[in-house]
Formats: sequence, structure tokens, C-alpha cells
Amino acid sequence: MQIWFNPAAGLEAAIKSVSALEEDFRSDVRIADPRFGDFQANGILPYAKARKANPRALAVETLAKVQESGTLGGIQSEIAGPGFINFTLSAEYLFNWLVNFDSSEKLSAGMAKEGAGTVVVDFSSPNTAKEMHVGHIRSTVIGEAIARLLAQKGMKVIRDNHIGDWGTQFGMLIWAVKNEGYDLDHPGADAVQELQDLYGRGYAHYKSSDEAAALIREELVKLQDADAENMRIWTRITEISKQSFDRIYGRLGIDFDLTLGESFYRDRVERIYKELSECGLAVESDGALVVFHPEHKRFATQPFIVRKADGASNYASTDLATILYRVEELGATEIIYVVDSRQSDHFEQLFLTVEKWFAAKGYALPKLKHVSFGTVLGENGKPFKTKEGGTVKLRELLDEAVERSYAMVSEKSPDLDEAERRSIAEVVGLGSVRYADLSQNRSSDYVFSWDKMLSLEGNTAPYLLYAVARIHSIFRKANLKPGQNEAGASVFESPEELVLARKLLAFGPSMDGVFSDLRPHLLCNYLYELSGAFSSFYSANRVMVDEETVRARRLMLCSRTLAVLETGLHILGLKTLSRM
RNA sequence: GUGGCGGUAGCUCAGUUGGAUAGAGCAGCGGUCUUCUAAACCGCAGGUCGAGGGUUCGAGCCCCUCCCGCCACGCCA
Repeated sequence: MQIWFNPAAGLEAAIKSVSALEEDFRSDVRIADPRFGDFQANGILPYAKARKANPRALAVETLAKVQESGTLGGIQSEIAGPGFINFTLSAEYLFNWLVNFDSSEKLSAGMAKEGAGTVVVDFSSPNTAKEMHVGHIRSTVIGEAIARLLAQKGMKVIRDNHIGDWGTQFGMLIWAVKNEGYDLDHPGADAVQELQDLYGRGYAHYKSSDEAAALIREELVKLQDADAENMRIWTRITEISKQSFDRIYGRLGIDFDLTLGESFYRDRVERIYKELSECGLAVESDGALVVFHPEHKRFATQPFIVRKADGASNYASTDLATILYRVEELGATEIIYVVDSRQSDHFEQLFLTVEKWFAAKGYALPKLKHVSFGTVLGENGKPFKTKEGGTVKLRELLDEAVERSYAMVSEKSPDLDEAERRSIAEVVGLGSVRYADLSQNRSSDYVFSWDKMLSLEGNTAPYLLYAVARIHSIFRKANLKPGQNEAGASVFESPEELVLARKLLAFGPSMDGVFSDLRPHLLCNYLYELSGAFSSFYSANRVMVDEETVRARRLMLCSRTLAVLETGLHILGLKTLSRM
């Protein structure tokens, strides 16, 4: 009996290798409706259609060859309907799969792809001198999950936080710091808020008169000319901001390999202007240097401005310089931008420009991908704000999630001591915020709801974490470690055992979709279904029964469910609990 | 105006390159704790998949037309 980690992929390969069909034939094996079996191959139908052949006959012929090849040990197969091939795994097959894949390491090995190369994941990207707010949550959470996914896939991953640490706002900020004699070496407890307020007053002054505006522009010019005092102020502002970011990243368990902000590229944009002009891509237009794409419906006339009319760079120029740096210095073969969908025009123009520019120069073109996502909305369907209409700070949002979780833990498990309830609340609260974001298709806007994300019902972090905690609890009560006392296990019998085992085997096929489109919500869907299968099993089948063979097989199911749930949740960036 | 994303149960959303009788959760109704965590489980009910055409053995998914919502479109990022 051949046991495939991913039975869908295994069956597909098995069919392909024996069929005498043309090269373009794909058997298209996927998870089937349980009514028909575990997996179904649908590929015969479109193949036969294209050739006006009889699909049913072709299916019969193909299946006969697969059966003869002897790879279907433990797998029952049959033709159904117009030419579907259905496969049903025997309980023995399911059992052997669980025996084989008995640890997170083996699951990871099973998932590993041929994924080679170096990928830079560009995510989070807050601005200095500003609080991180709810608008950063999606990029941060989705970006980290994608970074983990790619690492799982076997790629070298570089997490790069491209912070907004350069630009016109520093003129106002520096002016305000000087004007108020603000002591950057001894900032208050809420330093970033103070910087944000200073910026506000600088901005007000900038708007107040032409003389004021001129004065502020002068501070900016001095900064750009590396004036010592202004550089010192700017450097301190950056340090203070980074400390504040790091508190949040630390809490979320996110560790950037690089934090190279826009300022890092300020001396690297000249080369961009030069090369883009040389290869005829960039042209002067209304005093600015811009790139048009004549073959494109809109970008033929909608310019990509790489240098402003006043000679200053902008995010197009720094983004171009950043790509060059990542390719030349970091060896990136792929760059992924986890940025909200409102910037999709920018990235489309950026990528088009890079393709032409790199082709002209003979540079190695990396794969460029914009992983976009929608806006976080409040329950009124408008962008998420505080009751007063202000921006929701990320720090406060995380605090509230943890507080709410603490209240729930205290209500549900009052017997646990306070320290443990606090640490449980941290995991549940942060996990809930992350999971709520990840479990939704990233391309659409998402409605932020405290009640929904912290609910124990439905597709939520607490529901999944609860399943994990219950499994841990079984082992704790039995004084066993996961994986122990499985010897002599008998083959699965009860409907709940079989449903759970089948769901465990669906891990590999589910992950394929997650990898191919970088869509974490598919992993969430899978983990939710797995938790549901476990909860049903748990309710209907007592694990610690007297009969040893039954107990052993149920312990095995618990251990494997735990391994898959924890592996999956960790890929998503969630921590798990042994008690809650 | 051009383009992007969306419109699926009362609400929030899934629906894997066209597959078999469109699925969850919440809300509603009804059951289940002397037994490993009831933060759970089981059941019932709920649909002209925005509208209309088309393609074919088969369409929520592909093509065309139209309606509605959000977003982006020259010097912010």
C-alpha cells in the first residue's frame, strides 16, 4: 500500500504516468463530496470534450490502466456519471497515513515544495513619527503569514519593513521640535503621540502664512543637505518611532530581517533617473520626469511620475531604487508587496516599468507580486474609526482585544490563577485579531467586529484554540505525551473517527491551494473544518476508554489532529495553548 | 470617463483553473453535561447566486449587455 502525504497529488501523478493520453491531459484530482468518495478525478471530461471523444469510455479505459499499475492499494475506485473517477480510501489507508505522518516535522516535510530562490516580503511599512493604526493591521498580519508560508515552501525569506521615514513632513516636524525646544532625548511616556502632536502643530504653522511655509521648507532643505542638527533630530525621531514599532512587533512575534526605509534610498535615485532616461522610458512632462506605457489602455496617458517637477524624488523613484537594491544586493528572485488594493495602479505601473527597464539593461528580472487586500471597515460599513471619529491606534486595539479576552477567560475559567488567565488572554486576544483578518478572503474589505472575532462559535481563533486546548487536556489528564501509547491501535470504525481521519488527510491538498495563490483564508477554512470534525469526534467518542485498541487509535487521532492544528496555526502566526 | 474590487440565506462570509442535490457561522426554533474542558455537540428552518441574454452534456464560476456599492486615476504614500 503506497501512502501519499498528499493523496490528491499522488493519484494525479499515478494517473498521469499510466495514461496514454496527450501531454496536456490533467486528471484534476480534488477532494470529493463525501457522497462520492474521498477524491475525484474530473479531468477526463474536459479532455474528452476537446477531442469529441466519449468521456465515459475514456474514463473506463484510463481507470483500468491505473488499477493494473498496482498503485491503488487500499483505494477503491469507480467510474461515475458522465466520466468522473471516484476514489475512496479504506480505513486501513487512513490508518496507515496517520501512522506515517506522526509529527510536525513530517507534516512540514510533506508540504515542502521545490520552492527555491530568495523572496523579499515587503509588509507593514508604517510611517515614523506616527502611531501605527488599524490601517497597518492587515499588511502586518497577512504579510507575516505569507512570509511563514513561503519559508514553509522552502524559500529563503527576507522580511523587509519599508518604513516611511523620509519626506516633506520632516520639515514641519523639525521646525516644531526646534520651535518648542522639545527634548528628544527625554521624551514622555507616549513619545510617538507627542511627535504626532508636534507634527500637527508644525502643519498648522505651515498653513498659517507664506513666511512660515518658507521657513519650514528651509528646514527640509537643510535636512536633505545633511545639516548636522537637523539630521540629529531626524535620527532621534526615527529611533523613537522604531522603538514603538518594535513593541508591537515583539508582541506579535514578528521579526524583520531588514528595516530599510525610504531614506535609505535617497542617494540611490539618481541612477534611476539616469537609466530610465537612457533607455528612453522616462520623459519630461510638465517639468516632471514620467514614464508612460503606450501599449496600456490607461497608462498610455496616466503618468508614472518618477521625479517631481521640483526635482524631488517620490515613492515611485524610491520603489524603483528599492527593487534594484533587492536584486543586486539581496539577490532577490521574487519580491512580494503586501499593500492595500488602493495602490494597485501604482504597482502595476511600477512592475511594467521595471520589466522594460531591466530588459533594456539586461538585469535579471525578479518575480514581482502585489498581494493586495481591502479596507478594514467598522460595523457601519465605513472605514473603521473610534467613536469620536479618530484613527484607531493599533496598540489600543490589541490592548482591547486582550482585555476582552481576559474578561471571557475569567468568566469561563475562574479556577485558573490570574497570571495564567492573563497569559491566556494575550494569546486568545492577539490570535483573534489576527485570525479574524486572515480567515477572510484578503481581496475584499472586511468588517471589524469585536463580538464576532472573539466568539467561540464559528470560524474564529477561540474555537480553534479551544480544540487545541482540549486535546492537550486529554493527554495531560491521561499523563501521556502526544504520540505515546499508540501501539496496538485498531483501525478506525466510528463515523466520527472516519470523518476526522479523512479531514486530516485533506491537509496536503488544502495547503496546495494556500501556496499557489498565497491565500491564508483557505488554510483557515481547512483548520476550522478540522476543528469541527474533532469537536464532533470528541463529543461522540470518548478517548480514554478501557478497551486498549480503541483507546490507542483515538489517542493517535488526537495526537495527529493536534500536530496538524498547531502546524497550521503557527504558519498563520498564532500561538496555541494547552489550557484555556 | 477609464480601470480595479465587490453584489450568494435576515446578517457576516465560503464556494478550490466550468462538475454531481450551492455550503458554514451568527441571529431564530428544538434537543444534549453523574463520564477526557458545554468556550462544546446534535437537529430543524432559511436561496429567482444583482438583472437579462449567450457558450455546452453541465454555469455562482466563462463571454456579451445592463443595474448597484466601494476604490484608484499628474507631482501624498
